[in-house]
Amino acid sequence: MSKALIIDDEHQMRRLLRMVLESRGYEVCEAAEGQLGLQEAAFHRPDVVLLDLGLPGLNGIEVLKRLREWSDVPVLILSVRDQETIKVEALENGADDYVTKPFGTAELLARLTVIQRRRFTRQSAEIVAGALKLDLLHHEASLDDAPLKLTPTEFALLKVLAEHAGRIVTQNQIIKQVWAGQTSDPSEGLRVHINHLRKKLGTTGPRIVNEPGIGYRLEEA
Amino acid sequence: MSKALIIDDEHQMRRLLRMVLESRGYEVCEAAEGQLGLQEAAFHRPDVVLLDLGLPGLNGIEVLKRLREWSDVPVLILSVRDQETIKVEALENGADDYVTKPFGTAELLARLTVIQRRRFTRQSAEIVAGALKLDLLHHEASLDDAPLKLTPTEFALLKVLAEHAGRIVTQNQIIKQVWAGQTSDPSEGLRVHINHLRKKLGTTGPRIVNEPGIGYRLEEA
DNA sequence: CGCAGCTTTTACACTTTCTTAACGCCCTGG
DNA sequence: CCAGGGCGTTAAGAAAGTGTAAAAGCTGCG
Repeated sequence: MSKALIIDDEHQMRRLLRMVLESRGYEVCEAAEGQLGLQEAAFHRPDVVLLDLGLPGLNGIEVLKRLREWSDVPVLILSVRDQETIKVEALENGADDYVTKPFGTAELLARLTVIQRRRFTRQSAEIVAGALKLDLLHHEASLDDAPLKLTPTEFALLKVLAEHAGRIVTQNQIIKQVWAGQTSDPSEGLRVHINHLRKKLGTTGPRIVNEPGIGYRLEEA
Repeated sequence: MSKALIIDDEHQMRRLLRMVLESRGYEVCEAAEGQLGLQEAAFHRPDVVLLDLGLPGLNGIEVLKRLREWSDVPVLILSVRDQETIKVEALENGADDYVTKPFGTAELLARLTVIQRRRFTRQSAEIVAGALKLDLLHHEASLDDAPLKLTPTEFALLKVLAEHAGRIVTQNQIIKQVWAGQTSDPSEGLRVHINHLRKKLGTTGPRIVNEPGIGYRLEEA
């Protein structure tokens, strides 16, 4: 049985979500405020978190950031309409998906299933992008079945790129995920690591393409 | 069935508008003066408001401002020609579009349809306007599912236009949103970026139409 | 302590993007 | 007709972003 944690300040909304989730066999716990939500998450270790962005006190984004410092539990964002900027910020900070209030229960459940499945397959500990393979469990990489020696930073960087292979990954996203929870400002150094990676990937394998002013994209060879 | 509220002091005009709207299945209520209009809006909760700028008593702009304090109902401005300044002021105070008297019923109805259409961006953080798609998370744009290479400024500019697709965006609004937090004054350069965008959008896709003295409008193809 | 591997900093050439300026067009009003 | 404002278009210099190499810090280990 899966456990779900609801973090929302509206009592009505919590009640609705609890009903929907319990009818699907979830074990549900709630928190009406951000700080409490983090405590609940630490204590109950939920399998999925439903987080409202419009929280009083600790901001929703802030809750998400702190949660991501020690947990990679799937997070589904609940937000009101027309907050594109905040939504993007949430997704960039590690949220898995979001639904816009008001939403249908069918849609909510569908998205829950998707993000839980995605998280599960992501834990299958292997990312494949063309000839490139990343073994997350053993921190090993290979190209055309030939082992590829990568430093920890390079591995994390390539992982981010490979997860979104074929799509642009913003410099912000890269920095947030590779240098998560660090104070230093490696914005300059990112270029260097990209350079190292490109050398190790050689000319035959996938290419790391730059999108000026935006970020990078891993193109499968 | 949608409800429409007409705020205009001319009896003739109200009668004409009522006829047009009712023939399209709208439920119509009227007000001949600003203060009354606000009361009607609060009471009937219309789905769209048609507001004349040349009101006696409470100024049209003033009515709009007070309405926007508690409602985000779409507002269509009715104005006479050659009042560019006032039109801009109205748009920047939250009006959704305007028609110039005298107007054709076809044009009026078309504008109404556009401003009433709500956007449901549930999928991921993306804006869709006809064949045009903007993925805010990945900073990727596509036209008819073909990728569209845009520079950062072009992307931001197109984003503003696409968010209000079909409606007018004033030059001030564009500059404020695209060059937010910058000191330079790119008022001259805006034309250049519009030009670049038009070239990249080609002849088949959406068109960027200029409203002389006011701003720009993205017309879905 | 000194070494080795990794990360970050620094520097500079190079590329892409942005801004500025200039010019011609169209439209409107005198 | 001309004058003037707003707009589209183009080109060139300014600014910002990127690739690359090398050196300087950092950390753990023998």
